Amino acid sequence: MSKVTTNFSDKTIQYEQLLQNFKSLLKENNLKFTIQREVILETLYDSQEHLTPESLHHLIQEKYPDLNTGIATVYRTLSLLEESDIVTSLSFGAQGKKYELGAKEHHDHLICTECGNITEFVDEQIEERQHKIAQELEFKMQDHSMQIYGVCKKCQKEN
Amino acid sequence: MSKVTTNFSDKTIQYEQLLQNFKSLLKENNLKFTIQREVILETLYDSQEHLTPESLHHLIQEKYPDLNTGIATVYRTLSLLEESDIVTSLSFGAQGKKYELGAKEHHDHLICTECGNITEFVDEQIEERQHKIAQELEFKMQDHSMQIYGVCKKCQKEN
DNA sequence: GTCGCTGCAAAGTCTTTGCAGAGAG
DNA sequence: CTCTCTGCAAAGACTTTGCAGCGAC
Repeated sequence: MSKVTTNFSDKTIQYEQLLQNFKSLLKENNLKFTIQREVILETLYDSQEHLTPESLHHLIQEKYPDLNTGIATVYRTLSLLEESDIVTSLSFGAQGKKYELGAKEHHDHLICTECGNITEFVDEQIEERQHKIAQELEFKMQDHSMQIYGVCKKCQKEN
Repeated sequence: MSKVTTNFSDKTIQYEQLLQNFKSLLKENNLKFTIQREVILETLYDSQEHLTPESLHHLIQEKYPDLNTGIATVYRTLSLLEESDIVTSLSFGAQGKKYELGAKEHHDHLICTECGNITEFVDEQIEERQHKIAQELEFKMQDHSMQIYGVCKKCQKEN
């Protein structure tokens, strides 16, 4: 599945790096590199969406029906990827979590309460304040997340 | 259970108001005011914690064992209170949600990844930026939440 | 009295786990 | 070859729902 050419597009280069990181990580921890793990990473990479374990499983079944990947493997791999900080999970209102590649820049989320779509944003001022607040409260910050809930532009028009 | 005296403490006044709001709301929607609903509201009010449905149920069982309140009623009442914006739920990492009275001032959360404790804070600068961001992205903001994850002062000492 | 509410238990979701066979290193 | 992974199905955790009797109004 890895392409043996030097003519990578930007996107391919990013993916190749990601894949190499993942492989190193597996090796360091005496874990095996399996086709299922690759396909899960690749599908997460290809999708610009925030995926639930179920929707990710669905995509994989469609793309590689012969692999017959089990949902349990998707859950197991997502946990692995999350522990390794390769993906991040987002949990909100409803049951379940959504996952996204975490290798990208940190960002926060705008979540539409009508259509469920998620828009990303980053705001330096907010990032700074967060660090300050953790410091003031003598909290050793590991991570943070912020969500704004509302109705997106598209859904506002439709109503 | 309601106290017929004019000698309310601050806390009692707040609770009485909350209770009256809840009663009005029930009446408006042709719902009934039951002892279970009152006890659930009261227990949420008395607890300064963020409670899971299970822990709330536990507290109620301890305080009013004769009522024999069912966990299903706790879930049903919490949904009702959340729809009515009397309580707010917080969902993060693990499974399940935690609930708190939402009548208080808006605030954000610092969540300790070791002991699960939640500290609240408010930061005006962050609040302002959130409004700006929603505006810029033509998002009709309804709500927002922010969590900082890390290790609290207490847990840092213990390690 | 009526009609909504409650506790109980059963059913639903979503997620995790045990196991035997498959497959990576 | 060894030891981890996988798919499957069963088990778990959390939440919702159907129902018959109870209780607020």
